[in-house]
Amino acid sequence: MIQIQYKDTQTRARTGVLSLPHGDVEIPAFMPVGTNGTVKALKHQTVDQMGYTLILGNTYHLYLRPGMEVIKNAGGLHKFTSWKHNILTDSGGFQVFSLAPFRKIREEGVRFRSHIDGAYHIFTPESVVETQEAFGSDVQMVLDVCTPPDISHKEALNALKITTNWAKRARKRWDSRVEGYEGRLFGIIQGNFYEDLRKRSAEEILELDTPGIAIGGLSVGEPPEMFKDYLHYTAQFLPDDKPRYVMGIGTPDYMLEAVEAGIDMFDCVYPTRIARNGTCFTRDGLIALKNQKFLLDNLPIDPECDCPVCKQYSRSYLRHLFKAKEILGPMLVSEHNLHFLCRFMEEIRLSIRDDRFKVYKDSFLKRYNSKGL
RNA sequence: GGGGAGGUUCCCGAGUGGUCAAAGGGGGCAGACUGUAAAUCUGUUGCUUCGGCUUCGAAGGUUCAAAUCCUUCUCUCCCCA
Repeated sequence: MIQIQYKDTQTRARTGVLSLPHGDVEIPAFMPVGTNGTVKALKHQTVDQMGYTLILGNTYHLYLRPGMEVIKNAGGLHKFTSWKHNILTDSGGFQVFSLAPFRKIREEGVRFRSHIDGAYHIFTPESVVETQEAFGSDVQMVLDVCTPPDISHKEALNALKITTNWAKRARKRWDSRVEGYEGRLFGIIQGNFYEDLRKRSAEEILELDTPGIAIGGLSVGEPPEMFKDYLHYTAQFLPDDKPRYVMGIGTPDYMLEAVEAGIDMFDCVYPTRIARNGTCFTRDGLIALKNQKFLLDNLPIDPECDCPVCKQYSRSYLRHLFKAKEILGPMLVSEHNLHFLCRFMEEIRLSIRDDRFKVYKDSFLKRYNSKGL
């Protein structure tokens, strides 16, 4: 399933190919998030042409709307959305966290209220595997309990125990998947911000021998240093022969840190969300197009970017689109941001191939954080 | 020509004697956003040497005190002729 071609000698960084039912994915890879069966503001064709071959979908959202009947009727999520490459579906575990006021976690599963109509629903580890199987997900995630920082050891332990138990049940249910369904199941390590719990969770999840492993519960509001510490601490337990995925990170600095820790995949709403709010990635850090200083700026978003947006449009015009609340603004900046990350990943893979990842990382960050603009 | 309504801070608009530099929108400016309840949310928005100063169409007046009351002027809108 995963082929590691090169390893950096100074760090744990590695590059290679992840083979999935809908094609190969070069790793390390960033995965754009397409919660509702669409990477917001972008045509599938655009995402495809940029070079993305693996995007996310969301069990929670798609289950509630349009609902399973619609997706099954279409012949699965790929056919329904017409996305021809791979789809990784999140389990709804993150919504258990982000929609906390609306849910109740029990041993059996999680009972929650729809954010759409307030109706009650129950997700169990088994039902979530079944749902993702019905989607035809190329990678499916186990239902987990993601927790915020600043909870007690006892609470974190409790969440961890449920997560492990749910992972076991998910694994068991996945083992009895229908013949012909090739989607991979990824376990998720939790343990909050306690080293003993992170270690324990890693051991318990690895024990289940799922085809891939994710680190969850990071980038949930903790300070950057804490993120870094627990990322590296947890990553050390991950085996070489499986794809490693850190959930929910999407800034260049966090991604570089993850690659250094030997992570192969990450996803995040951040690049597309900030794009819709008018903020762009550039070599010199983020720029907020709505700022007055871009009023008369005829440069492209990033003068060094070779994306179609940067070839054609000025900051001044893009600023105007955002000020006028024109839909084209979010569309163009979303395209740029994802293009930027795609090239960024290519450079990272190349640097690992050439065994100069550390140098690449340092020079990228030096400039990115320099506030050169 | 007759009758009526009204002119409020960048805009719309609340406010009918003190608690009003003046609600609420919009716009402007800035910030946030990390497994998407997010094309969203938050802050700020007269000047200031922080003591105050200048604002509510204009000018005058009443009052301890006026965006609010009175007089005149001016402008806008509506109805009738």
